Amino acid sequence: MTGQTRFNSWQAVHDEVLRRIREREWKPGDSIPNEDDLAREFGCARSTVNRALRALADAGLLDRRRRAGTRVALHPVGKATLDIPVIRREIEARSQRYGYALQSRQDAVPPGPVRAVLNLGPDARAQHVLALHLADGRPQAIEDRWINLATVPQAADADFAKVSANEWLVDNATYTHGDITFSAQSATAAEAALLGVDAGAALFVIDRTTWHHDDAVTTARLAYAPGYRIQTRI
Amino acid sequence: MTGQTRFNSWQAVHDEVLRRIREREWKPGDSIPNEDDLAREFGCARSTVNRALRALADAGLLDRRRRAGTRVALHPVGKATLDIPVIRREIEARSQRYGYALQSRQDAVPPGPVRAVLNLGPDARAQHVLALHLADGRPQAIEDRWINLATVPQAADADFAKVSANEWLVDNATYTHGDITFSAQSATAAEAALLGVDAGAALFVIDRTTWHHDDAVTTARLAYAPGYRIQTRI
DNA sequence: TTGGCTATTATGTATGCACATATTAACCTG
DNA sequence: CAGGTTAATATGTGCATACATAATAGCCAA
Repeated sequence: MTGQTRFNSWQAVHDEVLRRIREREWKPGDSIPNEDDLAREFGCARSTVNRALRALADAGLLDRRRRAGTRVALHPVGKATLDIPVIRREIEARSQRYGYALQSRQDAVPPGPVRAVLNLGPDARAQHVLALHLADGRPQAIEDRWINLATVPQAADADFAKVSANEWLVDNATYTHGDITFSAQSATAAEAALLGVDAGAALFVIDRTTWHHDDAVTTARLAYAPGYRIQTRI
Repeated sequence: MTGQTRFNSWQAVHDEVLRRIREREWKPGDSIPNEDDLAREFGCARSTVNRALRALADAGLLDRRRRAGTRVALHPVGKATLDIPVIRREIEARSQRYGYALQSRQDAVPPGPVRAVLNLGPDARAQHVLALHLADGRPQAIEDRWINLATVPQAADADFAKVSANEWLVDNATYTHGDITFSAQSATAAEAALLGVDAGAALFVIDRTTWHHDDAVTTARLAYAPGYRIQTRI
């Protein structure tokens, strides 16, 4: 009764294991057979099974531990991977005309929270850029950004009137890791005026900070006009 | 000049390639050496290089095509993977007391948009569940859900007063794929009353729909109380 | 020139083997 | 029986090899 169907690709094994999990043949918390046994059952090499199970573990459906074996995740954590595109490309992808308008740009002492995030001393200055991104001429997002000149000194000479700080940094500053927060916030009066909406409107806000090793590179707040949404499949 | 440092693990290769991308030794758009050459340079097997490059491609840093080779992604699409937890676990993870309050539950004809998403006929009925999730007694999120009884008939008998539809579905209905949207929306009067906030407050909203193959399972709207945010690292 | 065939090339994947490593179970030893 | 040592086990990874597959380049013929 064993060898009718052959699962000789890691995709096939992946799909079959996934099926067994979904059909509750293997229930959450259950230990599943080890790789050797599965390889024998599926008629393939252990490395093939390994790759399939690894993919499922990456997706959060399996918990694997050496010696302890593999078991079906107790709480199938839904993981969604979403793309954080450069705003211009996001707008152009919708076949809209991208526009960019620098509002202000100055060397200044950042407010406390920003100073803390950038790990700056109380009197240290940073480059502040406030700009508007437009889609077909309509305000799409406000970019409120602070750039750490200690980490990216060239930013002092960049021409943020032509290219957005967003894009300039992508091309001119590398980062090793970052941190993104998504939230909903009511538009302040200033933001409402810039975006051309009523004060208090619900804005989708993305806060992002990036570091190069231990040095903070930049921290930015992107406040999107009402109607903006991020979508993904799982 | 070749063999001083050895990169004999896929992690080491991964890190070295990543370094070269970040340090702009290999610039966006550049073609990088093929796997065989890299294997020779790094003093390891091609499969080791393959695994490293595959990981970087998954992360969006490399574009790979058969025969065409591997090149550094032109627009390093930032991909963020974020966890979509079950609300109860999310609250408990913050060491808060989880509470759940069913508001209403009925068999009804869903409104047009929901009907469209669930792919139901004009007179078809579905199970509607409205509930409140509480953290330390304070309203945390409103769950407004429609369940397709054609796909999940057992939902008609479930006791949504005790266990949230959210969790009941995790345990009782499987899905093959889904679709998630994040947005910011102003609280309606009804929502504001339920959450105990001012009408018009900015709410973080997650809309999720899941399917089992071609059959829609459920569609839900989770509106979070102000202050809620989703965070992740990149 | 056009259209299609073919060879080439780089990635994609399967396999069998070996060894590494984390973790647990079993076994001592005092 | 406590506590530590050792063996057993499942996953993790590396390697060499082979073949599969996609995409291109080059060629040839109508």
